[in-house]
Amino acid sequence: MSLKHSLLVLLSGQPSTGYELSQKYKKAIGFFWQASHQQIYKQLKVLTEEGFLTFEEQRQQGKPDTKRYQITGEGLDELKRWLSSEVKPAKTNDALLVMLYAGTHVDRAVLVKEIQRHKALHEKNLKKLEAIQDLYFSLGKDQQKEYRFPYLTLKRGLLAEKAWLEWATEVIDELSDPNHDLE
Amino acid sequence: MSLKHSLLVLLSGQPSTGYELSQKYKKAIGFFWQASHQQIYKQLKVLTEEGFLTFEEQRQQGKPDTKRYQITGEGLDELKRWLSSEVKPAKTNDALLVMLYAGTHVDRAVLVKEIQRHKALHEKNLKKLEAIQDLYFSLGKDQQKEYRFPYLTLKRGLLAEKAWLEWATEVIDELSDPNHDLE
DNA sequence: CTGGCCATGTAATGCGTTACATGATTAG
DNA sequence: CTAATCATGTAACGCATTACATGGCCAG
Repeated sequence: MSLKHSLLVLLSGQPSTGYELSQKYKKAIGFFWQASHQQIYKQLKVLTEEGFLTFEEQRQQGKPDTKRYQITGEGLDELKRWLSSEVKPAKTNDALLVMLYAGTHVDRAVLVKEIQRHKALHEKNLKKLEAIQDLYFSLGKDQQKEYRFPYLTLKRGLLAEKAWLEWATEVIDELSDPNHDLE
Repeated sequence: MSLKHSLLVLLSGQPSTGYELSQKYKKAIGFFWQASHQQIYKQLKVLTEEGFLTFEEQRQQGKPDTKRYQITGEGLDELKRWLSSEVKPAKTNDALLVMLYAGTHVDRAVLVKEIQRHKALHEKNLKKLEAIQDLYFSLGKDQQKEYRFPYLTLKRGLLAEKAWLEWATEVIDELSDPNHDLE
């Protein structure tokens, strides 16, 4: 598993609190790694027990105390070890495609509506990614170089969403065509 | 979750044994839903207890007894109910992209090698899907109509793999270019 | 005054992976 | 003789989701 390693990656950049990390999962790397705040807080505890992280407690007014975690030397070693290991290809479990596969059992209008709902979500997602890309393009050359690797992953997200949308558009067209069954 | 529903979908086509189902996950729908044989055998038991499946036992020589499962009326109802529900978009957890994101911490050659390893896997996968597509194209019109929905999902697999490979090719090129850091 | 975001967690349950167990048949 | 495929499972563990718990701040 790599929740562990994605946390180490994020913390290798800068010390962060659980909340800040969970924001990064939502915004920066959410399109290729997702984790809930419950998972994150628990895993931070585990990683600390394993010696890969340490934290400082900070009191805040009106808010619960917070722990700012940072990676240890051991943590960095573990991260580097993992970065040279072989990882498994991402596994996909896509309920929408299961539905479509069984399309003969459903009313076509219902099916098309559900695909359209997903299409709207993917469009929203694509816009978010494009906004990040615009931000990247607006950086100076040096900064672009600094964010080169994140940018390569962003590109993946952009291409993946575009490919998804092209497919969905085709499918919706085909399933919406009233003449389709008639010949 | 939809392991449950993907099983109902597969069994709505024809009664099958656990092994046959696990083959279908590998071959027919594996590119959008994956399940191990351990999960399948366990879930078949659960679905039977819930009244969605029944089975007949069959003795075999030299092999363990086998159960051929079929969907019940209740199972079909449950399937149809699910097919009209809203499902969640597929979640992706892609360890390779986590690695790439942290690319500054790794030796570039190691990183490129790992991406190439994945590329080979995706190429193999694409070939499999293309073989299924060829099979589909070789069918008569009526049969093509019968497999229309599975074909739409197959198209998704093909487009997704092609998009992945284009991306990977670009990334490998860029990371392999020895002049890249020099300017 | 309501809903959303800030902010941190625990507990129960459900799902998925790895390891283990068994044993026959077939292809190289 | 060896590895792969056929064929069916159990058990332990690890990972993910859902529900619950708490409470302040801010915008409409």
